[in-house]
Amino acid sequence: MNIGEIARRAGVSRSTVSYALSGKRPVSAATVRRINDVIAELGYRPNASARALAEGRTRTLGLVIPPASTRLTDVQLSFVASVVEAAAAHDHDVLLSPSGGDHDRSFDRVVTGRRVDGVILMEILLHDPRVERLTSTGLPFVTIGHVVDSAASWWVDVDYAGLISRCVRHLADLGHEQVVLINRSDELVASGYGPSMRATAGFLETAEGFGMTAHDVCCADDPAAGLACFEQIRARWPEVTAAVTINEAALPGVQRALHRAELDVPRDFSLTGVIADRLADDFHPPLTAADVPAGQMAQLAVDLLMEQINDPSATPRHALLAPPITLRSSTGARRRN
Amino acid sequence: MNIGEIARRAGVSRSTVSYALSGKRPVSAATVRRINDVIAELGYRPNASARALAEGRTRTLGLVIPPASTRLTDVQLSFVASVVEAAAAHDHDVLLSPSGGDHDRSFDRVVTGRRVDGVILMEILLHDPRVERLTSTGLPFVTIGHVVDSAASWWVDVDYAGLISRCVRHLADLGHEQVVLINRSDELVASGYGPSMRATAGFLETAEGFGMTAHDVCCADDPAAGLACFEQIRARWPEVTAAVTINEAALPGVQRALHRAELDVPRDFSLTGVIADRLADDFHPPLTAADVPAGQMAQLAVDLLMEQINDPSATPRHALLAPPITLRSSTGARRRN
DNA sequence: GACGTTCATCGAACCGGTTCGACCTTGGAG
DNA sequence: CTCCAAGGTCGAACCGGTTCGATGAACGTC
Repeated sequence: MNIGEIARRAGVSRSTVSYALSGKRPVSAATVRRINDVIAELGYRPNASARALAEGRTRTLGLVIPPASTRLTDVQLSFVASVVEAAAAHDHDVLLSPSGGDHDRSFDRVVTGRRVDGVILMEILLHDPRVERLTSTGLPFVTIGHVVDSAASWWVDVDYAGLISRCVRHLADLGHEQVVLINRSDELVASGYGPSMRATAGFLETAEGFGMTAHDVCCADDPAAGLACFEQIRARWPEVTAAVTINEAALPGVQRALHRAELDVPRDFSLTGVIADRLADDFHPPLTAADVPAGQMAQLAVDLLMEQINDPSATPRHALLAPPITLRSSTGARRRN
Repeated sequence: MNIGEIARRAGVSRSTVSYALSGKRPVSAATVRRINDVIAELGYRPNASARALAEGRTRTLGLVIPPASTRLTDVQLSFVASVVEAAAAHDHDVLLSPSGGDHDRSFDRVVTGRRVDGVILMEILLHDPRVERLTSTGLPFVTIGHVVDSAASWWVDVDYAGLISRCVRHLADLGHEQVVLINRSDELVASGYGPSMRATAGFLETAEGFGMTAHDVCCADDPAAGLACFEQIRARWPEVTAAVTINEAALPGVQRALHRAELDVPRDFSLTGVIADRLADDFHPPLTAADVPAGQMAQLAVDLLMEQINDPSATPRHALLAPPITLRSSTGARRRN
């Protein structure tokens, strides 16, 4: 069941079938109908590999995800799903490639084997070797998060610095004087993970601007670490009355630590940060926080990538998202004792 | 930079380059070295589309995931990541296709366009139209979960009936007389979702066998629903002293409901079920539960699929996993008042 | 009635690999 | 010395599409 067979049964040449399907040259209505009848009868679909070879494009996008060992967070998951859907809207499929550790065989295969027309790179580091690899191959790509030299590349990111800064300002307005930033894991921070770097910068700078005492700590991406981390914070800096975080996975542990310490939120302690709406709503009480709009980022990333694929000489564009901070119930005025 | 260019620079024919690379025919050591030098110098990688066309196989597996609208659960996510890694071990890539409704463009493209050599189907219904579609195309596939007529197909599943049955028996041994099953969402159950069906069957059957009073309820896959659901259970059946669940996403809500009702676990109430280890450990107190071994299932599914791809006439095989129930701290003897 | 257009279609080349059959060397056995 | 097998290489066909240039028929124009 290939195009030749369809042509034979419809009594036309292979090229006519091709033109009837693509509409790139006029074909008489009668012929089109005859061809369509045959196709419907045989349930024919063109072979994707052959088409890709002939056209020089695969209609497939690559999505580079962190390796399975690094447990994917909830937000990352919904990001993957959204990328797939956004790609489907452009009639493209998504090929997954885990990378980060040394699973770079897969990355190689996907990137250099011309298996995809473009790549979306998640979990970018400030200096990322994969970015250089991609740049040198000339394959269009968009990063989630941006590298230091960001002007010349395509990316989508959340303005962590700005958002965290606004969180701190919010806490300052409420009278808090000692605050802490609960960052992501040690390793991530050590490797120069962009969001962590920028969150820290925005945090320290703004806190200093308001004359606050600011501490920042790393915390692994799981509830147990969140609990331990929060108890350590209480022990080391008992005067801290508010926390800002970008570590969503640690939240359940923080919740438990607050409960265990019999701290009422927001009466005794305020908590805010950059947290996906869904998780912020699930907290008790719901968190005042800026959303991580994974769906919107995925959509944007795919749109940018398609733009780049369709016009490789286009000048790089990017998007820095700064979703509003939604006021919920987890921040309140500092109680003076 | 194609095979012809390599051949020209190495002073041999295209076929010799091909044989040197694949090793399917002997090539002299000197020639191989000359070819490899040229390849290394030019950074050549064979074009995947051309190879797929010629070989008739794409070295790509399709993974059909639930659409983004249905939020993917934590377990599903780690399953996806594990599938990608298992496939990478076989030198295969993974193409994602969201699907749920049955006139799915993406599913069509992947399945009928010969874009993949085989398919893994997640979130299977007891009667699933996609299974029929796949069967009729003759494309190898493995389902996660099994359809009613399961003998003739390839699948991997968790023995929900058996595991839930063992949970109930455990509760019976501890003296509980009124138990409830917290199932997944209404819609899923209504559509004939296999795990839900089998969990219910195992639950009711075993409870009856021990002369227990058994109730079962549906609960949407999110914390808020878990909270509402549990409070409703307490209101309707105040005598219930233990719950069994397969709904991992609802657990945080159940946790909050227990706390709000000032029920101590396991003194006042026992909780168990089929819950991924990671989530069971995060509960407070840690849950006595059977693991959902997503990684192992992914590995098995990929292995079975590869087996089927390499020998299409092989007789269908399947695996019904029954991980042990890990005793933690959430189940205890019923207190007699 | 000769002529230039437009429309519909065809044949052939091409994309970049794999694979088959054929050919030419060598070298060892008889 | 002849013959045959094995080793190494080549050219051509093929996988299933797309695309370009050419061809022929129908049509309106002068």
